[in-house]
Amino acid sequence: MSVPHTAVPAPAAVPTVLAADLALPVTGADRAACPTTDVLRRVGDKWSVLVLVLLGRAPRRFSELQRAVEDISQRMLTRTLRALEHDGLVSRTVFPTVPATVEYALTELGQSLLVPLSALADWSAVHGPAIQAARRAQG
Amino acid sequence: MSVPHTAVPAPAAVPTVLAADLALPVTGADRAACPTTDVLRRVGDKWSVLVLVLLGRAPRRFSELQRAVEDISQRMLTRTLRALEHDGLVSRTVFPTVPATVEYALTELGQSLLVPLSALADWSAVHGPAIQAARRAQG
DNA sequence: CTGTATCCAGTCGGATACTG
DNA sequence: CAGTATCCGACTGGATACAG
Repeated sequence: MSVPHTAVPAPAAVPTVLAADLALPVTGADRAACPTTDVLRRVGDKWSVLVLVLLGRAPRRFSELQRAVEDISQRMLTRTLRALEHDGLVSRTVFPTVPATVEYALTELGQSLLVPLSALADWSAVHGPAIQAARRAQG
Repeated sequence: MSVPHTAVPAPAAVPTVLAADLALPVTGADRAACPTTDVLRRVGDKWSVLVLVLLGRAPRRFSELQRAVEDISQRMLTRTLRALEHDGLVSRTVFPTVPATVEYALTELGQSLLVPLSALADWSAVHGPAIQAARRAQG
């Protein structure tokens, strides 16, 4: 699916912005229910992506996650997991041992989310330095 | 941007394992400087993506943006634009008319960010209903 | 037209202590 | 082990008024 992009003297009115395809409801009423904004705000918090990535590698127990992340508080790990579970991105399985053990894993939905997140991570790895530079260039 | 845009590579049968490639620094010290988390938190606020998308369609003046978004406060539009400008995603051009006119536009960096954001928007459009369903299934 | 300054409610996230 | 309960500072985002 490669666009030939031969010598079209593009009027440049529309720059080569593939992103123009990005259909986001901009009008007030719809915007509240915009799934993109919704997902971004869920994933834009401090720990969600980190947890998703860890669970993407392998299912883990609560304490394993806490050790892996190192500086997350118990409270925030619980809250983050509950939120992800609530949105169907993470599954929670309790084994009735004593004391209880709980295993968290990505659902298929959660797995699939890692794909576009991975694209964003790639972009960040490439352009992160440019952002840093822009910040230093100002204040 | 003179880059011949080769569109988003058609995701040919993405395996559910691809996400394991996502290399995010999980260990405590690095994580503070993780560019992915950094970008996500920037973009995970209430208005940034909306503004980026609008500017991706065409450069706009302050008042145009405010009319386009409709329910953003003057304060938040200013803050959002300043933040995006600070990170080199948006450019700000002041025309010394009376009264002043200011035009905002995406930088190349901002343009390029719309690509992975578009991927995330696509995912959200497809799987948004599944998230909604998961929420209703619980409370 | 393009902002800035204040105030204010709500949320985020950390610290600490306690429980089945 | 896997949480819950409480408190608290910091930040987010809206409303309103004012200014160059």
